[in-house]
Amino acid sequence: MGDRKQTFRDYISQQGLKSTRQREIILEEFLRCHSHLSTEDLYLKLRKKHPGIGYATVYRTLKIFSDCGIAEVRNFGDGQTRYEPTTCEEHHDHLICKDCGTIIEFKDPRIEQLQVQVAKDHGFAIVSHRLEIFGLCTKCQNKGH
Amino acid sequence: MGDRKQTFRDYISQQGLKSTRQREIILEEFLRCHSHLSTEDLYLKLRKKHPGIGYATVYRTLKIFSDCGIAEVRNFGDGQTRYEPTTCEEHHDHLICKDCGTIIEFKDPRIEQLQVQVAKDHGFAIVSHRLEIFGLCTKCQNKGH
DNA sequence: TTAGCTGCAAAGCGTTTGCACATGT
DNA sequence: ACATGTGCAAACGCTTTGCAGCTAA
Repeated sequence: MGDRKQTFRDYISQQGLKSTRQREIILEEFLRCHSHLSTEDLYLKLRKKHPGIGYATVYRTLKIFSDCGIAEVRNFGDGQTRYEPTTCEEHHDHLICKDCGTIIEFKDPRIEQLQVQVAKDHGFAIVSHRLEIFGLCTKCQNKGH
Repeated sequence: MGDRKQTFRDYISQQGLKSTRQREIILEEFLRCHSHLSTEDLYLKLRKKHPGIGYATVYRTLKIFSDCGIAEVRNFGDGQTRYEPTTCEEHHDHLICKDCGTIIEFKDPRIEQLQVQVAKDHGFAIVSHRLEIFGLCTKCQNKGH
């Protein structure tokens, strides 16, 4: 946690960028929310306490978060980019309900392991991967139709 | 192949839609290219032989392909939607080279199986899934740096 | 002082939609 | 004849960019 803040600050100074009030505010709020925020989600949250903050600044700052490795980019096919703070924990994947949009995280080391093997079989050096399973959650199955 | 054309035609008539010259042309061209076409890719190919065809028609027709199950929607994070004809074969996933963009398809029934299990564990009724592994292909690894 | 940052508004880009005309049923 | 499809251009939603003024270094 404090770790990621440090990572960001180190990156900022290494790159000759500047530490600004806005960047600190956005960093703080971004790390507070551990779920899959769209840029708009974050912007709206920020506006409540800091009405002056601009949309463009949020976009630009999230880009930096992703560049310095404290945020991961997600895209669930709804046309909005989402960001998620990187965890020190293992990689996880997502189960997404097609009806209500609920997102559940899961981990499965067996799947991870098989992916590494598939990449190796094709001569690929694996950089990252993403697995998304779309379906209906228990609630939406029972909603009937 | 003739199968998917039939699927499309059946769907068209079932839904009270119309069989038009444009839809047949787009269907033909779409099925001819078995790779991951963006709407623009397809549009440009079509324009060569059929200059009169409109961008909107291509979008609308691909939507129908996806609705009737002869096309699958892909999104590799470059901001363009891609479509791929569904195969009668088993589901496959993708290995994508971050450097040159090469896309390799692979299948792994063990991974499929584990996904089904994960969904079940969380009470999800699985509808679809996608797995993308990003990395560097053999060539790009050797380009060195 | 000077590079870099901010907020705004405008532009960009892929995609969708409204409309008048055309076409399949 | 009438519902549906087409092509065009305009609208759309998300994201990026140009710019004049501002701020950290």
